[in-house]
Amino acid sequence: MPEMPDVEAMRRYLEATSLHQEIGGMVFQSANRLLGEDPGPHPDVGRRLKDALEGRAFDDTERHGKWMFVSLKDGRRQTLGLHFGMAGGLKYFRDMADEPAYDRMRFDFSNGYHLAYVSTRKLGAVRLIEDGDAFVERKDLGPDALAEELDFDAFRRRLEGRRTMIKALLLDQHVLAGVGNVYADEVLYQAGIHPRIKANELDVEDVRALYETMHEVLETAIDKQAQPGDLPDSYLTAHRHEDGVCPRCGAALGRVKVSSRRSYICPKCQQTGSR
DNA sequence: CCTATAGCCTGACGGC
DNA sequence: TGCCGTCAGGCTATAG
Repeated sequence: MPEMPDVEAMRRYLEATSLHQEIGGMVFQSANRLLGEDPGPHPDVGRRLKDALEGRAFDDTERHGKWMFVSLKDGRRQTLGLHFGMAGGLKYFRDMADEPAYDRMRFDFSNGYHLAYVSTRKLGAVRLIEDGDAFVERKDLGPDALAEELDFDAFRRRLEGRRTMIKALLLDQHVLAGVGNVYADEVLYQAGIHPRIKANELDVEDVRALYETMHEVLETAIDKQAQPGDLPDSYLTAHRHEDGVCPRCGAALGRVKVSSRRSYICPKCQQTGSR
C-alpha cells in the first residue's frame, strides 16, 4: 500500500495527531530488522532511538517520495526517517486494547495516547538521521514526483536517452521518487502508454502526456487520501485483479511483467508502444 | 547502461 | 483441515 499518496496521507495523519506531545516512552516489538543503520547494522539502535527521542516531541514533518521525515527541533537537530515498505502505516490510539497488530515501534505520549508504526512484513525502515535533505542526497533519490523543481523539462531530461522500459524508470526511485507499482500502472493507463515501451521511443507529446497524467493521478490520489475506493470510476486501480476489465472500454485487462513486477494494462487503450 | 533474479519477511489465497 | 506453492502497492545486491 505505501506509495507516495499513501505516505502523504500518513504524514498528514501524524501531523494532525502527534506533534508537540512529549514522548514519554518507546516500545520496540520484533523490530530489529527495521532499525538497521546505513550502512551496516548497529548493535543497539533501539537504545539509541530511545536516548534520542524520549522526553522530546515531534515538531514537524516532511515527505520525499515514499520516505517520511519527522523532526525534533529543540536543541539537537535530529530527524526520524520512516519508510513503510510493502505493507504498513501509522495508528494513533488511546486504549491499549486498540493497539494494532504488527505494531513494531510504539510511541507512548505523556498525554496517554500512543502512536504505532505498523509493519507487517518488516520490509520498511526506521532511521535516526540529521535531516531529510542530507538523507535524500546520500541515498541519491530523484526529485519527488510532485516537486516543483521537477517541471516538465526536468522530467523530460531525466528520461532522455534511456533505453529502459518506461515503467521501470517510473519505478526507479533514483529517477524520481514516490511512484510505486500500482500508481505507475495507473499513470501509464491514463496516459495510454504501454509499460514496456522504451523511454527513448516516446515522442515529446507522449512524455508530456505522461508528465501531466502523473500529476493528475498523484494529486487526485492524495486528495482522496489514497483510498482506492474513492478514486474516480475511470481509474484502473480498482480493477487490477485476475478477471479485471478496462473501466473505459470493457476489454479484459492484460498482465505483463516489467522489472519483475506485475503490470496490469488495457491492451486496447494502451497502444503507444504496444507494437 | 540495462535486465533479470534472489533475498529480505509475513500473511492471504487457491489447489489438492 | 493441513500442506504447498504463489503472490503481494519495496528495495538492494549481484550476475550476465
